[in-house]
Amino acid sequence: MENEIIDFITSYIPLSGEEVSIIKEQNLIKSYNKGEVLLSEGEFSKECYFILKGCIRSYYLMDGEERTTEFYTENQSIRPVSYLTNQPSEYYLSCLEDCVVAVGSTERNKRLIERLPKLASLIMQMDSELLVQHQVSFDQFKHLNPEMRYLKLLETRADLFDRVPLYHIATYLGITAVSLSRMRKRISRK
Amino acid sequence: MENEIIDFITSYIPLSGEEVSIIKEQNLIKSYNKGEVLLSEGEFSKECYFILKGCIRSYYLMDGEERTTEFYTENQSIRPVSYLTNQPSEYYLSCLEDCVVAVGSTERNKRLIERLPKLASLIMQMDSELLVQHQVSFDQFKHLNPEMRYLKLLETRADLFDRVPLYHIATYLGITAVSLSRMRKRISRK
DNA sequence: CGAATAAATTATCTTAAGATAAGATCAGTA
DNA sequence: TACTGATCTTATCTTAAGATAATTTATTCG
Repeated sequence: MENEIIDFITSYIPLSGEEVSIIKEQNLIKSYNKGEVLLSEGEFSKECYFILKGCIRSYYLMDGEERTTEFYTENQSIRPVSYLTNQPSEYYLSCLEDCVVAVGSTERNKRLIERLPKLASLIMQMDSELLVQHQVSFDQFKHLNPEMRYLKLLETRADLFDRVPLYHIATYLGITAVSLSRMRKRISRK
Repeated sequence: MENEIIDFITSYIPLSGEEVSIIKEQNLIKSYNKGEVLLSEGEFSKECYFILKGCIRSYYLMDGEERTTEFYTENQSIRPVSYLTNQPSEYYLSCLEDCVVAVGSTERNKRLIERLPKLASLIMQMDSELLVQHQVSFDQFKHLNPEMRYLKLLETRADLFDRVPLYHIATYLGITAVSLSRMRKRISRK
């Protein structure tokens, strides 16, 4: 499993054999069960994640209703806002499936970067990429109606529809589960 | 005008007198007239901006309609996606008012960072902050209906309503100008 | 000032989403 | 297998947004 992380890192920056072993000896891989909550509202997140296997969902609790903001799957990284800001988290992270995850803690990452300064540039690149992705998906979301958002999601992340309940996808699209069901019927009639 | 930039930078990282003068001698301040377009769809952006005075709007052109994605005002920085990715821009940047702007070019920034390496950490911090801001505002947008978005914008950026036409604010909120007008009437009746 | 243009509102009609409640279907398991 | 809870669908009603066109109000500029 460590190999996936190494592959991911070397897709950004080259690593020597020694550097690879420094990273491998960190032992940062954890498993979580379906349903486990990695972060709750109000908590301070001290960890970031890289998903090797499984699916993690982020969501807010609004008037008792869960509002999904993201589905993270294989090879995606999660950098909780709370982790970046040292403020209490506004949202939850929980596992929709059994997961295998590479976990970085604030302190361990700091120590690791001291030993391998080039990792800092990896983080910069990842942040910059995340920034771009967010901006693009926000802009898209804002200017597509729910039906177009649904069709786009079908195109870009078809896998989600096989592994995630529709009512979570509905709130992710910004609509209710009832409305999504109705929309799917409408689309299928065409 | 240079002082605003120095103030902004020193709010992140301390600068010696010498460092301040290095930055000041860069002569990176430009003025633009209302209506000037700083970036067009299809162009490669080689510049990022820090607004000292005025208001710049970013927007997509969809089926001939402008869809505003952001209003940038005093003390905000603009890092175009195209600038970050070296891909052609998907959107436009244009001045809604006469503007005074600190402009950073790819090459000049590189040279500047070579002379003042600590600026790299400033950029990292700014990217990280931007990332957080985007994520928060995306999450909010997704789970508020148009009326709540409007009320929230009134709270958080009341100044925009004095300097920006409502029909731009409408597309920024993800609705039509007609719909915004109707909504305002509805709200005022309450 | 007054004409031209830009910006905002109003009206009408259509369409789709929200809320709520009630069923139907599926999946895990005692 | 039959029960249970989870998931998805259907129906009804209400509300608000989209499209379009017409009109009013503001702003700009010769």
